[in-house]
Amino acid sequence: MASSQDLPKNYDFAEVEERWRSIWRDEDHYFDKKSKKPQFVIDTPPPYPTGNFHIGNALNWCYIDFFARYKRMKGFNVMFPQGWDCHGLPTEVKVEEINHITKNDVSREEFRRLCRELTEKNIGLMRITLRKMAFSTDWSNEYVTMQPKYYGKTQLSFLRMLASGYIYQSEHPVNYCTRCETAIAFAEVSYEDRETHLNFFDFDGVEIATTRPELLAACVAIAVHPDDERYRALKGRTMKVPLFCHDVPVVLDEAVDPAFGSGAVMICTFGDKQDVHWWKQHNLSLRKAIDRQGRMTEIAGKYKGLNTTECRAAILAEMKAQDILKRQEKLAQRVGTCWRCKTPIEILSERQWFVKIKPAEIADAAHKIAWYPEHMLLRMENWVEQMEWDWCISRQRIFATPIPVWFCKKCGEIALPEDKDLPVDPTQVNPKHPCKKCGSTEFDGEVDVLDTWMDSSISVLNVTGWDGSGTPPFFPAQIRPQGHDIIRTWAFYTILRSVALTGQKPWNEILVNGMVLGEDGFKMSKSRGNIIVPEEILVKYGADALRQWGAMGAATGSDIMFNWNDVVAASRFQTKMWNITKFALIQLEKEGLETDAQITALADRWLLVRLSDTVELVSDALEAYQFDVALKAIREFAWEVLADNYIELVKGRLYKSDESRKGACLALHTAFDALCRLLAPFTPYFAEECYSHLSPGSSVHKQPWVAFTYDDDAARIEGNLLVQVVAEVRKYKHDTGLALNAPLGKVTIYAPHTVNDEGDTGRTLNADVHWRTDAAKLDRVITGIDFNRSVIGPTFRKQAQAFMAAITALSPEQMANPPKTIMLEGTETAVPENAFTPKYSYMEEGAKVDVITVGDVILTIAKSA
RNA sequence: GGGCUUGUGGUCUAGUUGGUUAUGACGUCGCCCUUACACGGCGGAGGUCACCGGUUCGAAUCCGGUCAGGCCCA
Repeated sequence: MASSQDLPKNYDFAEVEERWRSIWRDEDHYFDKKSKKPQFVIDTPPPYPTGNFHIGNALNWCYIDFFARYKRMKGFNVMFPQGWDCHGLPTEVKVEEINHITKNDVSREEFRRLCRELTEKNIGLMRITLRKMAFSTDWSNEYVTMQPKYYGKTQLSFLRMLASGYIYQSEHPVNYCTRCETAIAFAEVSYEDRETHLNFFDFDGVEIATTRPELLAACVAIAVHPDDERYRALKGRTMKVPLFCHDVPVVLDEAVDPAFGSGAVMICTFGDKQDVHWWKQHNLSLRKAIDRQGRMTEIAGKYKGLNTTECRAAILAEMKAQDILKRQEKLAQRVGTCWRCKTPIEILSERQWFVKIKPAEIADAAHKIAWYPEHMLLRMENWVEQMEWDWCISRQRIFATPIPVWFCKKCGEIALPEDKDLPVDPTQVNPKHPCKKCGSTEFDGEVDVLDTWMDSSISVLNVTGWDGSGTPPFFPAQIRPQGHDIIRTWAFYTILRSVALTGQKPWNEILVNGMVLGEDGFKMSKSRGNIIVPEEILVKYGADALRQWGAMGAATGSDIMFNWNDVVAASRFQTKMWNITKFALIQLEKEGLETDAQITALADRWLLVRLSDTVELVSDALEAYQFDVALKAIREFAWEVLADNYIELVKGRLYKSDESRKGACLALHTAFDALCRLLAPFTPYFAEECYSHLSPGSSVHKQPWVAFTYDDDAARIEGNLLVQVVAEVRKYKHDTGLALNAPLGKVTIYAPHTVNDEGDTGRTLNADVHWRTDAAKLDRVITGIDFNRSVIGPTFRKQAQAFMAAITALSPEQMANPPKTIMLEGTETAVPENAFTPKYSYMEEGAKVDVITVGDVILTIAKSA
């Protein structure tokens, strides 16, 4: 044990955290592939390397680290890997911004190099924050999706799913961002309210209302409701499109809302998702009026080359000139936009690669996973149920995993690489064999790349050791921690891919964390100015305080409002605990600890039984991922039980030097040692610092989880009573204007059992305390009744009120000695035991003593003259 | 418009199967610098548990509705 002289007066988190960071070794957190211990593999979310680890990430990682550390102490072989989900548009956009270029200004290779460099730099910055937060990351299992080692696996998974028919290519309408020039999935479309105009114009004699006149060239039909009398005559007709003069059929469809606009709608390829429905259902032709850059095509005639906004204005002007534009109405509209750049999306029909979505298969696997909290499963179910299109996985971008496919220049046949040739960039190298169909050796490499979710949806396969064949050695993982915002993406795609590639669910459990809202209760955003970054908290209060906030902020799974108060409270708890540490060490080093000392004093037994209760509660809470419950119980034990009550009780005994001191020392040591371990998952720096003074040279993080149990019901009951007695006397002193340490005279405690308090009570109260088991010789006067509703309710049901009224009406003598039966609404009814207790006021020989009752314990206080 | 979720003292928050006085933190008021701690201790004030109705002997808790917030989606 270190000398208590070494302990600084104040806990300096900055110094302590930095010191332990330099001492701890990464290897202690490595997953051991040969271990015989039960495995606990975590499918950690790979964050997007923006360079800033935001507070939402911090919360999620706190949760992960709590159970990672807990599981290690419980004897599990834990893998807490760290991945980086590198590919995607944001980095491309950032690179264009920083270098003042567009992706077309440099070669694909050069552009990728710039993206890789920026990403590496950002990863470096984020690693620093992860380390400061003391996350027990397994750096030996770090993965970076942009590195060949990883994206080779992404490509391998592509080939496997292509072979099994999950992946196919097809021309199909897809959501397309014309600014980013790429297809995107539904999961990447966000919606915004905008105001637009509904334009009413004459369409070959019929009034049509449209918000998108620029798509007139892409009109392929007119649709009306089959029951709409106004348009009965149109059935079976062909109509001529104004300005463009091509003929289109009239179709009848129940989905047309007769009340909207004129009740007749033009179907274009494609104005929105509904158009796609109609186009499929009525087998209409395809007219592509908008190209990948968002400009009008050949079929728009003289409008070719205009962007959609210009084209809209031009067509409306032309309509006016021809006098077919009748009127315009304002209309509130929801526009689908690209989630990254907010450009309204177009629906374009393009040759793309798709992954088949089999809802039943995904739902089945989702049901085999334990969801925390449970209701998050519903979100998955809802999303699965309403999937309409397959998942479009091809993107027309650069910084992403290349699609490992070539097309024969001569016959168009597809050529694929062999497993051993992966990873491959088909735009850089040719296939090793000539075309299987025609023997040609000339190929075009696929220029499209994969959706980033194709990378991240195999994170769990990667960490569990997938090599393309069968079930990976450590699959399924034990847990997936993630936010509820990406249930429809990351969780959904991961389940899909795991089922497709292994036939199994990816994890046993999924722990869904809430979002972190700003102090104003709104989602953090730059425009609101309510962003709090982890670094700010780390500098002001340290990692342990931030981690405590993560545990205590809210119940796991619910959204959590950031609150400086909680961080401050966390920091204060550390101060308190630091003082407990100092006190404990000062006491423990005075005389050597006797590990076989007898625990006989009530306070000591009480401390140990309360510790035992706390360990059980904390362990159960951690098993259920209820971090708030767990940490709250630890704090309560340290602060209330140990500091405010136990230490106050035994201080006097500890200052002495006799046999009774030894038991207190042992109890104190046991509790303090356990507290360090209980705190280890939550506040790793702080717990390590405290423990290092108790057991120099050994790390708390290498200790097993507390296994302490102490079975002593009597100690719990009598000890709680003792604490109550002390509290009541303190209150009495307070109420009668005495200082708490003022001498009190003689206090007699009439308790039902003999209590061995080793004089603790007397020293604590500064009074001459006598414990007695005989009955107090007091005159008592009944002043009221306390009813026990949990007895009366079930017994009397509807007569409960009547029963209580009857008891209240009894004479004081009858209340003190209640009759066996009582008349209740004309019926003689038995009086149950424990139905009520009289409230007494005690007198002894006039008014010489004050009397306090605590349960069935009676205290008389005779103040010293 | 739909799904999910929340509404508890000034602020944030706990409350598991309905059961005596509704948890804790911050703030606030009073007393106390007692050899670990004033970043502390002790005590107090402050709540018709959003609103309305129902089930029940009994509802913060269960059911229905209303209002308000949040998240995700159409």
